[in-house]
Amino acid sequence: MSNAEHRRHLLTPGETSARAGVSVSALHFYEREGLVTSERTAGNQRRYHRDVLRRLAFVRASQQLGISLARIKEALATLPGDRSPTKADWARLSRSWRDDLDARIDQLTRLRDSLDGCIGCGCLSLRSCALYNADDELATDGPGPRRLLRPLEDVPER
Amino acid sequence: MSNAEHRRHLLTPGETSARAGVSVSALHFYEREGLVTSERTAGNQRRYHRDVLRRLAFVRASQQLGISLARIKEALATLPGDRSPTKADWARLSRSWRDDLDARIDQLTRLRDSLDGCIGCGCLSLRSCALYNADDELATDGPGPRRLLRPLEDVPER
DNA sequence: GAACAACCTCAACCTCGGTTGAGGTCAAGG
DNA sequence: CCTTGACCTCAACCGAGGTTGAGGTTGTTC
Repeated sequence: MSNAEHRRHLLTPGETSARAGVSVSALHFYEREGLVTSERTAGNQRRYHRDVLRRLAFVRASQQLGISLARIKEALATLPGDRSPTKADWARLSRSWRDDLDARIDQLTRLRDSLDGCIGCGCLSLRSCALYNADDELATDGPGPRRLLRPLEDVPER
Repeated sequence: MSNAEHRRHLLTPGETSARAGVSVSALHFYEREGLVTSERTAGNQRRYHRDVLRRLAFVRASQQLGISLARIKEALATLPGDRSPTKADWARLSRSWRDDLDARIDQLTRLRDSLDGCIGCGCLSLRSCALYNADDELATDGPGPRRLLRPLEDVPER
């Protein structure tokens, strides 16, 4: 019982990795972090339910969107524990990222517009520069600035 | 010679920190990383030229845009070494981030649109899902959809 | 029944953008 | 002169999202 024809309902780590496009070390990591679970063989090797492929797909897709694993984990935790999630379940989760994405696009767009304003003047350090003073609720996750800047007191003149 | 009235042309670390809105430890860090320079007093204490305030402002503003320190450093390296940068110099640097920003907005927008497409079907793991297949390089079998988007700045693949 | 790939655990390491702390020195006001 | 706060260096640490490697086991194939 070893080739694709006889495949059981459980997947080995190698198969899971190949099919989900996630490294085996990442599978271990995700399991430690509680994003996926596995069963074990008598010999202590992992075996994954097919459902993990969907979960991993969701993780990957969410990461593309710049969502942190912590938030992805929270989202996954809202899936039913007593049955396999349906399409509707996954659609609900996906929908929940929408606001996130809108906010980030909006933020980036505003930043770009600020930059356009700044290019003309070469300011970047003046108190009146919107870009320089941008500290308004920047998103905290996703690619981009990690930490917000404090408002400034004093700013170089000249 | 110690109060603001008599301030010389060089700034102490504390002054620089307060005026630029950057912690002293960050100043040290930036110096180690080659983003700013300083002179030293006879007693080995740092003294900063006023120009560093502009540089620090540029660093801060660029970080707001989500640019890495490595790239900021490259940009700063294009400033003239023989004179203080002019407004035009700073405007040139700012302008150089524009493409970056456009690309990121564009990418995020495409992701959002993919997500919208996915919400209807709840797929996320189907081979035909654009979002899922974004950055797909395993694409083992079948004519996989071309990658929709690249990971942000060279994200190392597993 | 042996070979060998795939698997296991655990710990250490990586990048990025810094912060924190220990232990010691400098500079300015009184 | 003496105190005090600002400063110095160096090393360790943070957290996110994993990877790498050592040393040992399992499971499938010939």
